[in-house]
Amino acid sequence: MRLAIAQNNAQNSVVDKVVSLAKRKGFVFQSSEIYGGLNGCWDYGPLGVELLRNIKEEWWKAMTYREDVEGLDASILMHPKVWEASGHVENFTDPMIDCKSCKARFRLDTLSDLIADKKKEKSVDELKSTLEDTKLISDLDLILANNGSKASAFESILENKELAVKMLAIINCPQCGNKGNFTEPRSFNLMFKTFLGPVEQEGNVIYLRPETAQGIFVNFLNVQGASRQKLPFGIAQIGKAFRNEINTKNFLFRTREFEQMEMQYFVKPADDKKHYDYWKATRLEWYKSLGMSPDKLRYHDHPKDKLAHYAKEATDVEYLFPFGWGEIEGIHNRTDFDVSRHEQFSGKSMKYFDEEAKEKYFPYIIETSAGASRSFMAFLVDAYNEEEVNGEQRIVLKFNPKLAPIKAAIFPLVNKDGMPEISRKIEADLRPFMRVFFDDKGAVGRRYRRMDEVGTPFCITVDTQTLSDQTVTVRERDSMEQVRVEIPKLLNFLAEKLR
RNA sequence: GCGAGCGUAACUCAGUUGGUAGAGUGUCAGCUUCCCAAGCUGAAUGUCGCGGGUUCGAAUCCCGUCGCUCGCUCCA
Repeated sequence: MRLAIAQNNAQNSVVDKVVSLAKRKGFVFQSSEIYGGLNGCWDYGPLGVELLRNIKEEWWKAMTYREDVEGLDASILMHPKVWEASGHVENFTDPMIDCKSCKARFRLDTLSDLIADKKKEKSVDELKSTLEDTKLISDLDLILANNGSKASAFESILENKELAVKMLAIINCPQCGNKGNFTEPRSFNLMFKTFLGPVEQEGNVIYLRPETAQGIFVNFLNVQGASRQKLPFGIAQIGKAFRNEINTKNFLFRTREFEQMEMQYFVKPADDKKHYDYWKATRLEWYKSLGMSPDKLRYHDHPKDKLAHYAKEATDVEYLFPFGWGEIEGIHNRTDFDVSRHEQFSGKSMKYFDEEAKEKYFPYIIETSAGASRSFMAFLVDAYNEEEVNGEQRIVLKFNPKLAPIKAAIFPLVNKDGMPEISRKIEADLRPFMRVFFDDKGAVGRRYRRMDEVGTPFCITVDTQTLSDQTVTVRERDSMEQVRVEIPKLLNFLAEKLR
């Protein structure tokens, strides 16, 4: 037990260290920090935004540098019917209550089913005797008049918000039996609501998208027609999505605003298994190819009986964070659920016409849905290393060079003999091609360590020898070894390493 | 949402029974430095999360609130 706690603390301290490093060096700041912060919202600083962009860029290239995948950038705001068709409106509007005694959670509309009719009658009588507000009394009378029995009125009472609160104060918890110890009913719809246009009224309600996928589904035939693609083909999109989570957790892992990198692959229904297996393997490989530790990556296949309503088969790519395994990407066989629902709700055909078979049908969809924010955190945590060099601690972020926010730093070994001028010239020559950083402050060893801390893979140093033979040292971050490179060949040398 | 813990400078933290805030690191300026941070000199930076209360006086006590962490719950 004590060991477990100690281990837990040690693991958590890694996250703590990464969080403070992230802030100190400008990767991630807390949103609205000067106002006390905003729950579960984070800002990407100068280095963070580079890392995030590099991750997204690598993903985008992995997807759209293929002949069978097209890109898309759909609007965040969509027609409200989209979310009815997707099932989000239906599945996320239930008021929920918690029993404060036994912590059980109930959907308010199902609470009635859990209580015996006799108890309902008793509760309704008791409710009636406690009411003082004349409006509530008339509400209750109306409900009773419209129902055959007190027991059948019970459900209608729960649908009246004010009566429901009064009722909850006197009924017993179906699980533990304690009386009236419930939280107030709370709606747990995960979608952020807002209004289209200046008038805030019911008919103008729209939602911030809770997933980017629907923008792809509704555009499926637009993209297919415009790009002349045939099945199988995919549509890739990167964008923000919003979920009003009950609670946020673990730094960037569970936030209310996050970025997804989604590719929906449209296939012939009979081929779904083949493509599912292909993308499952391909996506895990992507993380490895960018240097993420293979032993910290795994699949988590969803059990058949726990699949979401739209899915036939599903797996998560999980990363072993310091706080445990966590999903960084989901690969789902969504079947034809989404397109068929959109056909049903829109009244427009969403079927694909297969020229060879001369028939129209709904394609099946294999979804690869990666979290850009979560991947960011995984790449950051995975890169974090503490080493001992000459008896001193060295903190180094071992990013794959493709992901590193700064690709190279340029140092004059000392600030004299023209070394700063040569260094500035090298900096100017490299800057059009990559993000570089010039530093002439303090001992060169200190400058190396500063670059280690932000994961810069190469440090170029101008020294005395440079003055006579036009070569510089290039120091590699992980090995700390140096090679001499002729200044005119620097760009090619680096380009080769960054490829 | 519930429970527990925490919130003092950019970071890590100290602040003794309530008497208007300190250290180390970092940052900045200068010196020194011919290759792996903590040599020298100097400097800047704090609504003590926020609001209210108790008090002559609150970083310190009380209440509320916001935020972070952990556990439970949730995560179609």
